Amino acid sequence: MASARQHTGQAADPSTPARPTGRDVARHAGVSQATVSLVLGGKWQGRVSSRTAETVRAAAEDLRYRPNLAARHLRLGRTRTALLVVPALSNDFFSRVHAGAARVAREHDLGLVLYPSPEGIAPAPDPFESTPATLDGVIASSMAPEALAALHGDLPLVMLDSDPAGTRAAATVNPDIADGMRRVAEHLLALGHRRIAHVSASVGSWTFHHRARALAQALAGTSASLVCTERSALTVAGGLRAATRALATDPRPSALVCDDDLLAAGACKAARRHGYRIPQDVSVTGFDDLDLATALEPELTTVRLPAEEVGATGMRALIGVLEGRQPDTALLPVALARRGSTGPAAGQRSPGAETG
Amino acid sequence: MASARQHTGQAADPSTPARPTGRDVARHAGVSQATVSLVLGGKWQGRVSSRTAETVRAAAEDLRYRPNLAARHLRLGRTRTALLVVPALSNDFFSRVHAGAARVAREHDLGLVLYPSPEGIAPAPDPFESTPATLDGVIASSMAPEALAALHGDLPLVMLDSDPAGTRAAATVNPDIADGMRRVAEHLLALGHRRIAHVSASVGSWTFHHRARALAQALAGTSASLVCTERSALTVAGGLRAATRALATDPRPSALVCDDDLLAAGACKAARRHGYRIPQDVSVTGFDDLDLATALEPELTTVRLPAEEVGATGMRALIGVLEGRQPDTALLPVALARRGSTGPAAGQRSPGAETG
DNA sequence: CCGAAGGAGTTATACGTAAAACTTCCCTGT
DNA sequence: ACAGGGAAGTTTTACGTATAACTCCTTCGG
Repeated sequence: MASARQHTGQAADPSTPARPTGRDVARHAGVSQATVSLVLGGKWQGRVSSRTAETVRAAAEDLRYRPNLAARHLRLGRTRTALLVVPALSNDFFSRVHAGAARVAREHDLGLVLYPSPEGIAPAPDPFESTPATLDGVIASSMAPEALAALHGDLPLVMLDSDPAGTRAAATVNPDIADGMRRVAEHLLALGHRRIAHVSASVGSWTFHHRARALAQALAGTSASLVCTERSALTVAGGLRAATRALATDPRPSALVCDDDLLAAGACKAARRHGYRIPQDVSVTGFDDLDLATALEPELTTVRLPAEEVGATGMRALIGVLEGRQPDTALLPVALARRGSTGPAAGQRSPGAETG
Repeated sequence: MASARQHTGQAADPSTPARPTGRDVARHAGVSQATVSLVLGGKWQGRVSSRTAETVRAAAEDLRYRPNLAARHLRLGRTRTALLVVPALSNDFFSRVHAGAARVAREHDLGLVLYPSPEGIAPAPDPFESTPATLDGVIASSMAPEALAALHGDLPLVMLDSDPAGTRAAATVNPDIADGMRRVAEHLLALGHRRIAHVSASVGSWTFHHRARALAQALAGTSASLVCTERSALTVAGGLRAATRALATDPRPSALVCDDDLLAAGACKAARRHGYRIPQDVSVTGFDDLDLATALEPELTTVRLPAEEVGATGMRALIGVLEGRQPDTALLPVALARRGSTGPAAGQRSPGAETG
């Protein structure tokens, strides 16, 4: 077929130019590999003359040298890399957590690998199997207890938005969920709401148990009552189903407190399908202040969690652990974003509520 | 302060039990390290007796042995790991792309690291600096040309949702955007819309240029006209601003075609602030079919992109490149999701449109 | 004028793994 | 009886880096 002339790539094969190693740089600069390592590692003060150092840097630049990270990791035994495990990517709470953690990691010249648990909130197969690098530490956010148990290994662990007790975590960083629920309750009480329904998520994550408890506590001893709690999947469709059930209770609640903005979006749809206006007939509150909260109409009254700060604080805590310090649990302040989805309870005049 | 009795951890320090190596397993099983490597690497057929193999596996299990990935990577020169670069995490298009790519990666026993470009759509600092492992390949989604240029290096590259021409990518995988826009245009034409405004994103990503061109082409030669194109940031707030401008044109457009569901959500808010009902007074279409599309009310008519399939196909293409095959460009079919945000044009009876 | 002290490097080594090359033993066919 | 060959291992080596340990040279104090 091919002419005898054409003998395709059997010798001298330069298909991959074999990326340069430190030894290549050394040869090119006329020094030893050790010197290259010293210079490029920045530890050459008093070991190498600045003239030589400059030569080495030029050679490295020239050859486009990139250190082989595998070799470095093997040598050092550490990777300066942490893993951030999140239960879902589509939820922008987690992308904000990641942004915060990534910022701090960059500031400290650490690597950060994001590991989205493939099965939603369910346990990940095994982050340590599927992660390419050996890791120095792990940050896990909003993990269900069973997923947490699967996090074997002896790596330093920082938990975010998780149960501060009963884990092997070196530190825990939480937004002040209880305070958030308290603010929601106070807000609704001030608007005159007395019959409140709770739309919750059926996932096993600790944070939702915590939210439910916090709401019950916030309403305890007030003139308002929790008429029902409906659970469903943590989706808009789930919120729609749960809120439909909640609105069927008689007499119907005047406010739906949702554990998450996704659920709240579903609750809004449910209310409208029942023919109720928001907030005139039914008030709806969310939680987390996702992007979704201000995309809806009316915009959701919700609890803004300091997601970036949670991620950043978690990363700082992990760095502390790695450096041998003994960090402790952090509780970060939250805020109530009052928006259009809540208003005075229908047929009631609340004492201090606006009347216009 | 502390009693003399208490001398905290200074000798015999067993704080880190020094995780076991292959040599430890070998000692424990009474074989050589090479045998351990053969057995655990699965290549012991005809090299090691099955009895010995079982012993080795038991020893590994016993010591909870995990291979040191850094050492393996150094030895093999490959990491069996790819990088997926996405411009934003909060957009669930990308989380779906990732899900698809991750599924295929898992099936092929490859690692996949997700690299969210920190500065939104802007160029990443350098994925290769901040990524812990040396990589075998890169998949990049929806990158702006300038960001693409920054992707130096000679790694095999697969581009998703990007310009098939003028890149050094070994393969490109795109949803059929042009067909999507054509379907949107046909849908609106069938509903009787003749004055159409375009709400576009001001980001440099190729996909938005492509969408704009596709819309213009789809409307060319029809009875409808494109009354204006308004650009803004790729956010709900941006869509609100752009759509507000678009609705101010006189006579006003009866339909707003948005390049993204985020923009469409903003457009819906803009329409309502003008006092227009959706879809009775103004129809709105989105693009991408994000989760947001069905969280809104009315639900958005939008183009559903096969995001998981884009990610999966991209990953398969990369695997093909890594295995030396020569893959080519793929164009994946899209669908129009007809929902509540579009309806017959006001004051017009369209030939085939429903009249109820 | 000699030993000590640095300065400026180099040489050598270890990290843990995969696999090529080697060894040993036993069986088998002629 | 003996070459041949496979089974069942072992020994050895290389991957690229960081750094401890070493060498050689110059300078300087006493």
